[in-house]
Amino acid sequence: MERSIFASAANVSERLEQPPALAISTVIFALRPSESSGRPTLWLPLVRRIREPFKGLWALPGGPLMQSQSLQDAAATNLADTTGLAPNYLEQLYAFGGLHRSPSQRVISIVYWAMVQPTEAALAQESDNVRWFRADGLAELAFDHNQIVDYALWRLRNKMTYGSIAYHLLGETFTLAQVREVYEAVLNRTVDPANFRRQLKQTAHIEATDEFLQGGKHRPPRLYRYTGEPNAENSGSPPSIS
Amino acid sequence: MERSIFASAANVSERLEQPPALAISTVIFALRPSESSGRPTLWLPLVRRIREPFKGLWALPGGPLMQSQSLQDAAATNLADTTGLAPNYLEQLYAFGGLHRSPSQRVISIVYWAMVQPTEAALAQESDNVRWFRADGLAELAFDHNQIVDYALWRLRNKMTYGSIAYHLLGETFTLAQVREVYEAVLNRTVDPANFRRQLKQTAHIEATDEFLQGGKHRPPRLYRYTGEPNAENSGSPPSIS
DNA sequence: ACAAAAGTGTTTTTTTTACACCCATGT
DNA sequence: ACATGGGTGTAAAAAAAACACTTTTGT
Repeated sequence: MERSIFASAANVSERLEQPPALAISTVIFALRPSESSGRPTLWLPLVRRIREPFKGLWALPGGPLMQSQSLQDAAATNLADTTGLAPNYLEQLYAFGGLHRSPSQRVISIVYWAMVQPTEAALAQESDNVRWFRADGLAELAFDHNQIVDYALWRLRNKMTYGSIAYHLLGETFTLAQVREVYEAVLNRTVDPANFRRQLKQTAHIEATDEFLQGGKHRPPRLYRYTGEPNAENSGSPPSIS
Repeated sequence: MERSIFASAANVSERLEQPPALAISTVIFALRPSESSGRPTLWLPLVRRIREPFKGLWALPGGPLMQSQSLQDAAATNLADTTGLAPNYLEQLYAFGGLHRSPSQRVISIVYWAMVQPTEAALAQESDNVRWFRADGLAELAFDHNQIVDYALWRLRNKMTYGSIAYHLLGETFTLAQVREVYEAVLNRTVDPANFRRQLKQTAHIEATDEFLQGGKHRPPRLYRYTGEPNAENSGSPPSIS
């Protein structure tokens, strides 16, 4: 099994029988104010393809897998190169291995998805070939990346409905209303503030600070802090995975 | 493919090494009567390693990835080779890519998990190098396959708690009590028959036949049939994934 | 003083759980 | 007829949703 795997696959007419290429890609989510309403919405960074196939189209940030990196490390590197940020949350999404995902060579992409905080650093990274887009209503992307983004969105929403991962899209401290806004932005529906507050207070890994957010128009809300592991998924995985 | 942003990272020392090997493995679950109690329990087939590393230890069935096969097809082939059965349910589990999973070469395993029906065919397939084991309390397996089985078990239990996938471990028709037994075996706790019945009746994709299971000691229970797609997960995935 | 969001309390509704009870069949 | 699992009914408990109301700040 784990050695000479490709020995038996020797009779197809393809050139040289090179094994499928392995790539790592990452769907990176961050919160940014909508241009129109100003309310926070989901955005993700894409990179422009500078060669064929799909030259000129936008695609998920990705790259080859280095021998010295674990899959997760590769995705984190990927993320840092694109956004300049360290991931606040990083999880494997899926291994996409359809036969004709790439028109030329067969490519198997192990895709991760991540959440990062909306720092100014994210803005600074924008260039002609790296740009942020709203997560919904994307134009046609390269390869099967539209499907991948859809799946990542589905997973994000799913985890958010029963799981406490919304904090990973926020900064160090945050108000409960901000958490609620994340839910409303991601799940695309309104949430009752009173009930939401109670639910959050029941969940673990969230701790009240003794500070309040100043500068608002009204009564200053208390700030809270997330105390769980930076990259821990409170609902969705076994102890440890390599 | 998407190596644009990685042009700079290409000068590491280990350059000319062969790329990581790609393997497909499958965790196959089936229901079999326990030796002791006779009640249905979870079993899975393992194959004995006939070469180093881990020669002699038991491992998950796995094999190379043919160029002409999609990942899912490769897993299905895998499954047929080991059990002689067609999968009743097949889903990608995870891509394991830790650096030192295999002592010799670096191997990235894309692992699927499956459910098959407890047919006699399964028994016939047993040989000296293929054997079924109880899913819990496995001995030490080759590579990181213990972890992988644990994760697959976790996923199976998770999907079963909110999702209707138990049918895939049963035959064409089944009684509601049999479905309940599956739940009890997998989740390892008792379930109230009355409430369980009601919950099932609410879910879709389950249809009453006009037949009854004869030959029992008591009142013959009605037989039901699963009407969903053979391989569809009613809770856990987007439309289609390649 | 007033508007508006922060935060608390209470009621209503829905879902889950527990369990009493009748039904049908083999022995 | 009786023991046993199949199947139905119903009430208690818990969780979720709806909504009235009080508090605190900026203007």
